[in-house]
Amino acid sequence: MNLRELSESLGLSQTTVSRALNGYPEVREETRLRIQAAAEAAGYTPNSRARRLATGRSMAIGHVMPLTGREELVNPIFADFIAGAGEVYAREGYDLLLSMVPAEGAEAAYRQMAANASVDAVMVQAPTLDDPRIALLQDLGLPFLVHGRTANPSTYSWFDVANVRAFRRATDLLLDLGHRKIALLNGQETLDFALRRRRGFEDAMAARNVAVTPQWMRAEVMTEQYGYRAACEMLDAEMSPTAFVVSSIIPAIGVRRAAGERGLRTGRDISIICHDDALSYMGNDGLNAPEGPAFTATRSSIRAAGRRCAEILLRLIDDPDQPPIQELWETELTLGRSTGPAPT
Amino acid sequence: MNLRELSESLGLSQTTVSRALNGYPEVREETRLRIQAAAEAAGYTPNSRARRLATGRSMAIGHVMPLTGREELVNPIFADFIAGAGEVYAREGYDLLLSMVPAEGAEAAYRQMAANASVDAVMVQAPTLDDPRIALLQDLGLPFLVHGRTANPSTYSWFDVANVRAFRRATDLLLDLGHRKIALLNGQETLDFALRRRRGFEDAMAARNVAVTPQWMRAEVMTEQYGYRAACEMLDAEMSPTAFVVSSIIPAIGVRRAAGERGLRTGRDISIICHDDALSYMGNDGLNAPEGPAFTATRSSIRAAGRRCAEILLRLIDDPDQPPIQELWETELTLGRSTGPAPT
DNA sequence: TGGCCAACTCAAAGCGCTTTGGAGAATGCG
DNA sequence: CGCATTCTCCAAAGCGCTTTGAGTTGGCCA
Repeated sequence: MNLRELSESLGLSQTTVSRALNGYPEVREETRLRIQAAAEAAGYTPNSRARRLATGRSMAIGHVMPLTGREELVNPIFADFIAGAGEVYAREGYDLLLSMVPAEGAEAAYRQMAANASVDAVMVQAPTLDDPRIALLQDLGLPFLVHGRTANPSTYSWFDVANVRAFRRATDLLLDLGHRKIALLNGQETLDFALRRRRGFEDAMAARNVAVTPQWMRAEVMTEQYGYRAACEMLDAEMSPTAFVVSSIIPAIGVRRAAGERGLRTGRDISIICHDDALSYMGNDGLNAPEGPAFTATRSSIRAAGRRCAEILLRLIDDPDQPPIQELWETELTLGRSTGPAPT
Repeated sequence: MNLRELSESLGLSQTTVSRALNGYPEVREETRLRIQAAAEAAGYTPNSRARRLATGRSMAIGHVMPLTGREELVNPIFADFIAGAGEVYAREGYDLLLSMVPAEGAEAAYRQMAANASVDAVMVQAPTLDDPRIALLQDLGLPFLVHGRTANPSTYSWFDVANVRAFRRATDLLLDLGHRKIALLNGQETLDFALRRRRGFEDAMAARNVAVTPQWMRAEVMTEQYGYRAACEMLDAEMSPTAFVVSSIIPAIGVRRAAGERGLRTGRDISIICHDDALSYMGNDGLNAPEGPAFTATRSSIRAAGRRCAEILLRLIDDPDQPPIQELWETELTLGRSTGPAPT
């Protein structure tokens, strides 16, 4: 059943039927109801392909999911982010077009999305300090929202969490607990968020006149193995840290594994504090858990971020020439069982 | 730049230009080269919306990512699966349309995809024993591939891993190590794969005349917290298991956490064997890890599965009336550090 | 020379919808 | 009553591509 057939069956023009179904005011209410009823009865759904061509809108948002590292790892954090965004898209009638490409291929992916106009806007994730994608998208004239920021974030719309403050507070907590030998297991420091987190860490240490120890600072792709290996090396060295600030719950699990193998109790012999994206399957929220969260963490739900980013992006589509929308969320410091006073 | 402009600039008809660019034989090679050069020079890309309307194909595959449980959890396993599938789609020029809906909404999502023809085929994941989506899709005439199987898998195309054998072997390994008090932390047993895994576990136990202990068998959404809580309860009980068979690496991490808190060394005081989907950020593959994988596991890369599923699905699109394609992969049993002889 | 086939190329008809620019009918106003 | 509005509704022109069916060449053979 298409529009022509439906309108013929009603003895009306396609124009009227189309307008009735799309809520335009030029059609009498009574007629509209009759048309809607007929459409429903006939199981009519407008062909989205035809509609897209006619309107020039894709009703789709492009997400380019970066595959990081040489092994092209798939970060589970993006799954939650996308789930959040997807909720909003679904609600607003948008499709989510997902393109997974290694970091080098991202530019080509965006170019193609712009060239064949398969999406109305794109979401940019995990920007580097001076991310070339931003200039590219501005150039292409494709609306976009950056989840995160770059060094110079004034010219475009972005959404971010307060990474510096989050990591400063996390480090402060450890310092308050008496820790002085603190390691930082950061994410890749080509990414802007990692640099901000490092700054938060360093600021906190400097404010207390605690020197940072270079061999206790790492910056790699945030896998479980990375946390494990880094912790193993540090814990096996002559001088070892008593606390770890970790960029994600995943490497934090690796740190706990390393500690456990050495007979060190997390939260007593060793403290771990991590950033927690509130990944749903990790359930570090402490909900339904009388014992509380496993990890003390700076928490910010990546899924909620996805929802918010989607909302902002859709606003950007409606009026692409408005001034940039920029939003910063604070994180929440949640106490879990992975931190305790520095061992004496 | 559109086709009309391009063809006018060349002094050729749209037909010829279109055919030249799409590789039809009716155009002289010399002409084709001239056209291609001009298209490239002009930066011409066919408008995908127009093309989709004209061809009646969407060049897109729908994935409906189920949000499980009351909390609508996002399973990170799907991220890897989708990444694998996405690789293939990108290579073949297909888009990946992702729709995230709670389990109850899946049917509506598929219906809509079929109704407005926004995709050429869909991927069905995590089927239940008698999944209604299959009849629905057959009814709608939308090509689909099931990742997993149902109770009666003869009428449709599917791809699955040998879950029964995997879990039988896993359990056998523990039995060989002398364990008799073995717990099963399964996934939700509404899902077909979980039932198969349970069967594998029970078969192995029965073959050795070891009785299963009902209170050591759980079936829930595979979160870290689930593994933790279940293990806590079992380990704190009067009689406690010495080994755990776990449906995924994520709850296995929870089991390890529970054990660690109790001062039990994983791989010595307690054994854990889990199914490992080779999630990239978990890195349980033991690659680049001289100490080997953390967990002994039945391994099958979910990403490779995604790739294979995509390949099969695309074949199905090309010829929807062919007999069902069905493929079963074996898992690989990898020894890690989480298993050891039963404590005496 | 005429006829036929291959090799090219083209005009035009869709694909199914939205949207512009009216047209006719009903209503309001002086 | 006549004219201007306001409601309703319509015909037709796109959107930019693919594809059908129909030429138009030029070469080759009888």
